[in-house]
Amino acid sequence: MDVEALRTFVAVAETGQFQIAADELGISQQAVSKRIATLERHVKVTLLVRTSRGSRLNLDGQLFLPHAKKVLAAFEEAEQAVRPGSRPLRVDVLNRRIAPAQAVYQFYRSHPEMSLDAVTLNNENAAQAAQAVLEGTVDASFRALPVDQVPAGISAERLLDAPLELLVGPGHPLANAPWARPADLAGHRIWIPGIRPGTEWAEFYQALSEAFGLSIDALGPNFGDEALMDALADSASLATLVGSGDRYLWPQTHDLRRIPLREPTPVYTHVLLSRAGDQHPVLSALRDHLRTSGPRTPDDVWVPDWINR
Amino acid sequence: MDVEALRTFVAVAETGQFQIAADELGISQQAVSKRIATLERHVKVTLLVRTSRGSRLNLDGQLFLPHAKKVLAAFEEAEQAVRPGSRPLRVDVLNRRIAPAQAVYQFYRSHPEMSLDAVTLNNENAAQAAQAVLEGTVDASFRALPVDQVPAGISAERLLDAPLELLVGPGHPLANAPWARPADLAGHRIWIPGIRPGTEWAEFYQALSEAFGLSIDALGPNFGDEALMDALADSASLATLVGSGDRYLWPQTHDLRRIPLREPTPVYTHVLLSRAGDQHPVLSALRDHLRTSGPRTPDDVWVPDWINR
DNA sequence: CTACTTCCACAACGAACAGTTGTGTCCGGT
DNA sequence: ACCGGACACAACTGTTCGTTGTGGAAGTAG
Repeated sequence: MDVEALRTFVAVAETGQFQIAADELGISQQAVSKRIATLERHVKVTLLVRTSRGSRLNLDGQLFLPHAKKVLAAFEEAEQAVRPGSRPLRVDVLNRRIAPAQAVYQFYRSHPEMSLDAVTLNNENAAQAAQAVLEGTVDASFRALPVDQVPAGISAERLLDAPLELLVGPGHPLANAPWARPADLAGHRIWIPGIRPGTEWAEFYQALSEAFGLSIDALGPNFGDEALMDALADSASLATLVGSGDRYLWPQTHDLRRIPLREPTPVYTHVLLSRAGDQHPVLSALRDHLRTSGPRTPDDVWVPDWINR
Repeated sequence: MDVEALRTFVAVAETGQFQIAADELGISQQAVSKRIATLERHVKVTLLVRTSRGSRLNLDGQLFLPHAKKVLAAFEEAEQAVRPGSRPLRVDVLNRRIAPAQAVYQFYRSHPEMSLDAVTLNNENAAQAAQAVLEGTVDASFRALPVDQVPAGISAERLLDAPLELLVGPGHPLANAPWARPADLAGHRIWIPGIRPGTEWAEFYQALSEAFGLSIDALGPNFGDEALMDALADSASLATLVGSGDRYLWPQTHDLRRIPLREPTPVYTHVLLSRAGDQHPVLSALRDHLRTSGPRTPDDVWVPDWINR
């Protein structure tokens, strides 16, 4: 039993003629006749009185009409409920402080009519995030992932590059440098707490340290951002790396300095994972936004080789 | 878009597996897969997460499920609304005093669970009544009509024979006769007011008067049953004809007598007209009732030749 | 009264669809 | 590594739904 049959019945009931209903529906008068006949056969009751001047509802047709309309309305609502864009886009931004969250927030500020939810899923790695995307827990997730290693059913695009900056306290030797080379950091202690092994972050810093001979303490307990800031402010040798788009509170609470890195600029690349075929309009708008108004990446960049730049 | 697709989706959502849903619906797993795929293509959104241990709803599926159920419920109600038997059977009994109304009333008393409405449509003739049946104004109508002159789309069955009786006042020559022959009535005045030309009643009395040489005043103004009863009670020559099943109030108000007619017994035959294919269960029950428990008709009867007995 | 128009139904035919069976792929458990 | 379960894909087939062409019934105009 097709809803088209009900739609046809309602059209005939309202127009009083098969031909006019057929024109409205864009089919032939004979097709309308067939549909009505099939519907009547299905409910085992005639619904219309055919005259030579058109058709009108008989008793059963009058009883049936409001129900038919109700079914159509319910059907309409059902379609509406899952129409791409009817619910907010759910984006996994990993962490509300870092570049992806900031980028999404900026997107939202410039497109306030776009409804979206920024969530933090705390997935261990890109594969888990991809799983979450496939399962529909979120519509999209920012991850560092080689675009050629995307699982089936996932579409991915590198949309956000975060150049790294050195974050140091006022007593650090590079505290007043306008910029620094990654190679300048050899010998310095760089502490990045809370990076768990098996994540892309760990792999990224592993590759970075190998590429420039850095000593990165990527592991160790994470006592929170505050503890890190305190340690940086008090130390003349400790430093950490942050994305240029990351947002922390240190300017207000600690006298910390961001030292841009150049020649080359290490860049953490975010790929936006989404379900292939996801039609959510906010998703495409977000992609467009990131593609055009994303932060400009310097020419001379370093990325891990597994990113397949 | 088929409601079967929604039914399939709900089945999968509730069972968690295509195969079990397929068994419930009596189709193959592959057919379920196709239906779901078509549904998802139609709403342009995936609804299920497929795993190797079954399928479960994703976010959109969870949003869609209650709407799908609502559509199915509305659809169910729509079918219910016109299911044969869901509304009372409407029977045109012509006039609440005469035999058809009495027969229907008797049927209703012995089957109180059968819901029916007895209505009086006041159609001029059998053709108009057939029209009303075809248009669904009523489900059935009692009429005197040759069964071979039934319009297309109408099914007809002779289900109620009303033997005629003479109704006279106490001063009438036949007032104390146990019965009378139609031929005995020749010369007597018989008055049947309110019969309009063009009706089957008029044709019937016309044929009756010709067959037995009666003088029937079938025409004339109808001042109501009371006026007729008064006239009969006061007159030694006036008589009228009534069906044996007709119900009047004269026993209480006038001293009138019913004189059965025999050799032969004039019989007014009622054919029950109904729409061919009308599935109303009360209609078939009524037919059965009339076929079996209808009043027994004497052997020696007279009917107009156009009844094609 | 006849001819014409209007409206719906029937018939024949082709395309599309939904079902079937058989097979493949992916994934998790042993 | 293998096996079994669960879903998807492919090929085929019968049904269905649409089309065009035509017919019949009933009203309408000349």
